[in-house]
Amino acid sequence: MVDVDNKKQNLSEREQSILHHVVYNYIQTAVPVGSRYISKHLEKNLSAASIRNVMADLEETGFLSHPHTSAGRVPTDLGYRFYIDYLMEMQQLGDDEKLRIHQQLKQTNDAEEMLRETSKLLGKISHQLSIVTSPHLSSGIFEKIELIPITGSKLLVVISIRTGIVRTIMLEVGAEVPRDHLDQVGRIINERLVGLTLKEIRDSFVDRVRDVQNEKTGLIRLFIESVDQLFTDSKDREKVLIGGTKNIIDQPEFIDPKNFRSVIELIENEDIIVHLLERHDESQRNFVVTVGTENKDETTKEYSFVTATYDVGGVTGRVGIIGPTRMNYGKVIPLVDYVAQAIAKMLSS
Amino acid sequence: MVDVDNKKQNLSEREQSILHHVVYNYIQTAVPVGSRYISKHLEKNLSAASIRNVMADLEETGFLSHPHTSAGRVPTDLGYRFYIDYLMEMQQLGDDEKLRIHQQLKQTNDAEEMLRETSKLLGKISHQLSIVTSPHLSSGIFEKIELIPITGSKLLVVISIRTGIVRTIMLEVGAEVPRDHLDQVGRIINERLVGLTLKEIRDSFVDRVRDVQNEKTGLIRLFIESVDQLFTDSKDREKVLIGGTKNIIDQPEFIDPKNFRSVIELIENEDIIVHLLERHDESQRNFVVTVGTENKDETTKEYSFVTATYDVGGVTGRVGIIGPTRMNYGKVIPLVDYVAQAIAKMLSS
DNA sequence: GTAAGCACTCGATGAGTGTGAGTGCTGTGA
DNA sequence: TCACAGCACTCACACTCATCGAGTGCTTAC
Repeated sequence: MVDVDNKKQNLSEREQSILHHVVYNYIQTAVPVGSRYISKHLEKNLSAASIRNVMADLEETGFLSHPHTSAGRVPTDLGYRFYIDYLMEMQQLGDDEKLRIHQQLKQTNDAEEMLRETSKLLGKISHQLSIVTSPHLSSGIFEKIELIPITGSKLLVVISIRTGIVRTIMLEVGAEVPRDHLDQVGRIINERLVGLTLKEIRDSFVDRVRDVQNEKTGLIRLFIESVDQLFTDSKDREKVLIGGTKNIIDQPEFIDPKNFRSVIELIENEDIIVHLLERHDESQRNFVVTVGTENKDETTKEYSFVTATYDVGGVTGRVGIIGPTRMNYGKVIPLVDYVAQAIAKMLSS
Repeated sequence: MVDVDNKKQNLSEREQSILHHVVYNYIQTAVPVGSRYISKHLEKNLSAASIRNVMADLEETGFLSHPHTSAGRVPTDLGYRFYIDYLMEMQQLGDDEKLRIHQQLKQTNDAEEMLRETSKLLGKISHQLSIVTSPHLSSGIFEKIELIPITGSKLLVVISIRTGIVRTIMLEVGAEVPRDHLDQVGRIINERLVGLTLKEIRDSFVDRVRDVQNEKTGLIRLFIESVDQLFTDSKDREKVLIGGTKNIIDQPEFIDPKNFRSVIELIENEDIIVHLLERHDESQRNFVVTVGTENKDETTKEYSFVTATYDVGGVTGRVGIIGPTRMNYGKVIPLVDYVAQAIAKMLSS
């Protein structure tokens, strides 16, 4: 990996300008851009030949490449990276788009439904695949547990989190447990855990209830055994909602059916995406852009990710976009950022 | 629509035999089958020319067609229908496949997760798109309601249904409601509704609680207003799980990218499928096969559906398969049927 | 360092052609 | 009346070949 920061000084004004033109034009047209075109339309005081020289330099440094001898130049991942960090201008989000987003958010009051629809809209506006994860509960603050007996030997556990999010889990109890006993255990748990995050609870639950072990029904023991299920974002709870497939297939890269397969792979295999988002989560910044091979995953090496965090009183989730590396970063980044903020505002009200 | 039953007598032995060969071979190979091929390999005592005559007759009656003058014959929807009803032999399900299904079903104990994984497996085995709906609650028998206050003005309503299925809905209450009042209202509702189906409740709730209207907090009024939300399969609850996209795109019909789009359309637009499944639900039979244009929907006119009902103590859902009309019906039908039964058994235990 | 000219490369396009599978039709013989 | 052999005809498909044009790389001149 070349150190991009170092490169900033190494590139002359002219080189930067030409790199800018190549990336910008390629993003717009998906066609490799040639020296003659730049000379004619964008950099009129330079001849095509001079531009070719510059391009050759840029290729040597690793910012550009070309698919075959007589084709125009195409940005490399590194080229995109430089473009994003130093050359690109962020595009203002249109008022109509802001309006559409707010209208969509207001429309439903079920949280998951809202996220799903927002994801669809995000895909539609950006013409890319969109991803939205449901809130990451482990940093949420425990408020209250409620135990409800269901037919036979089932027990419904309701866990409230401070922001108003509620999580329900069904547990299998060995035998029927009397109501007053349930209440008693519930009270104990509530007293001891209130104010902690789910993550803290998960890590210290056993210690905190050690002294109540010798009760009759083994209910506490059941809780200890199920602690992961109760206080972790289980696979089926922390959902990744993927939308906008029909938008992305209009992109010119998908005339080639083999690229098609890779997209299908992506939407069927949520695990890949979950994995990548985890990586993003470790970052400190609010939004993250990953270009092509910057994420090590082989299946996504031709795709870029733009994701942002939404934060609802400490409980966070992610929204983002996946698309070909040739992506309109200047437009997509503000869009994702805006949607993340809008979701946060919506969920916290 | 031609009356197929009538046709059964009208087709000679020879015509039936040749129709059988054409359909069977086309299903296997996806290549239009010609007279010469049949004469050489399948009907050795007939010359190609004679077979052509029979084929011409079958084409006139509407069972076959051919894409262009000098191509082999291809079944029409009507041809498939005749094949399914009279000619086809059901294939026994392999032991290894049965085993895979059971292992998959046992693996998870969360109901939705189980359905989702089963759907994936169904897609993998059949090489088609698979669909599974979550149980249709309106015919489920109400057992118990439970009201749980959440932070601020939210109320979690838990409705238990006799088979052990539980449904939770979050309601927005105007102001905080005291616990004893909640209990009281809960008790009233339980007494009056137990044993009824959700559908009955939805239709008669207002009448059944009319006399309790004059209570303080207006809680009953809230319930009356929310009755649809509470006792109907709301859009976000009755989920259609679609899986197996990456299996179906291996089918030869998807070399053409325009067919590609139609599949994407299908998986993004659950509504289309929900709509079609509703139609299927009205049928009395346990499994239903719809070929191509037999369902009137324009977007699915090149697809067939095979669906079966699973029944868990009166609460039902559907499993099924969607694929090109050229589908191995003899294998798929027993498969879908088997999976439906396996799911029912699993959920009721 | 910049520009101009020229040869070269390579993909895309399109016309032309041959091939093979398959049909439709007709005439003949049982 | 039915079976079938033969022949002409039709397409789709794959292949070749020539052409075109965009674009580069290199060399030379200013």
